[in-house]
Amino acid sequence: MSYSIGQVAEKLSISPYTLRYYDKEGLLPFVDRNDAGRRRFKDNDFNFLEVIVCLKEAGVPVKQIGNFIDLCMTGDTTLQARYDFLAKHEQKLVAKMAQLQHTLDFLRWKKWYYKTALQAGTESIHYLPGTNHVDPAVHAEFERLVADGGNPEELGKI
Amino acid sequence: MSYSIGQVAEKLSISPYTLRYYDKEGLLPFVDRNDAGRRRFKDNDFNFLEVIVCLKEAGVPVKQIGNFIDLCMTGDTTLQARYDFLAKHEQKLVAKMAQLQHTLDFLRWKKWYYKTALQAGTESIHYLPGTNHVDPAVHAEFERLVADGGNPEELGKI
DNA sequence: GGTTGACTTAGAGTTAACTCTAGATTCTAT
DNA sequence: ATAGAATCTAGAGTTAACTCTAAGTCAACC
Repeated sequence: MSYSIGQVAEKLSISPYTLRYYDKEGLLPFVDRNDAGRRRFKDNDFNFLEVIVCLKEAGVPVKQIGNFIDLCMTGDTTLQARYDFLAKHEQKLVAKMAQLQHTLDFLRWKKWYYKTALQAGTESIHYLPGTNHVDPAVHAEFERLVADGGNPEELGKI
Repeated sequence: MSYSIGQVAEKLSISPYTLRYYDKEGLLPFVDRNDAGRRRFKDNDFNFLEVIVCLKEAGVPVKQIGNFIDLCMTGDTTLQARYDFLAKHEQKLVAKMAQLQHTLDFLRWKKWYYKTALQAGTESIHYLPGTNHVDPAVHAEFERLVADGGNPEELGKI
């Protein structure tokens, strides 16, 4: 069974332009061509494509993905290097997810800030008296609610 | 207390160039200037800067962050719009984190794939007999190990 | 046999988000 | 008082990752 570039693009939900660009950048050395020079993807090629898509999602730059594919094409002498590459990007991804969790926590506190302002009809309930500046105690109040078992996601819900 | 662009850049670990670029894009309308035209950041400005950094981390494009700041400068009539904006990006972030968890799961399965190949000294232990194509049963085997209580993170560790 | 649509390449164009340069001004420290 | 560092603006340059165009080839259908 083989697939045209259009069929693969459809399956992966990316454009044929992008697939050709990846090929140009050396990400698809494993793809065969027919007599007319057209790309013919094999079933096994999806194992590579899956990895490429995964690394893209993980935020790995195209050039580095190309390095990994090079290792794959070289054979068993690069097994350790391939393992190390994946382990490195696993760790980067874990760190990124932890960072995003902090970002999410912050978004939820700001949601609560606007929820309470909305309920009061004005943001000024959060200001220090006689100023336009936010009272630091407001954040402390939110933190107290969370510490008392409040769910940050629920606290901000309207 | 007020701060120069260099001091703010230092605190936020971003370059003064980037801060000026954000200003040019309308993200910093709240920043005062001294008589010589130099930016003077106030303590309260860090409340805005925190939000800008947070939205950046969440992957919100600079232009959209500018829209949000515009809402902030307009006053209490935009409280609902600001809440909705944050709620929308909270949901996007939750979706992205779920996606990244799948990406992480995939990376860990591939790590296990290379760990077992390394232990065997060759990737060919994963191939269908007489081919260079990966046996689909290999992934199924990994899934079985996970279903039997294996920790995907541990299974791939060397 | 002719038309339509998918494919090919090389190379140009686009977009976002910086990042830097040049030339002028201003602040800080001796 | 002056040297050196930091700041200002306008605008040019950079980078990554596409995205498209042009001109041509190939395959399928009526």
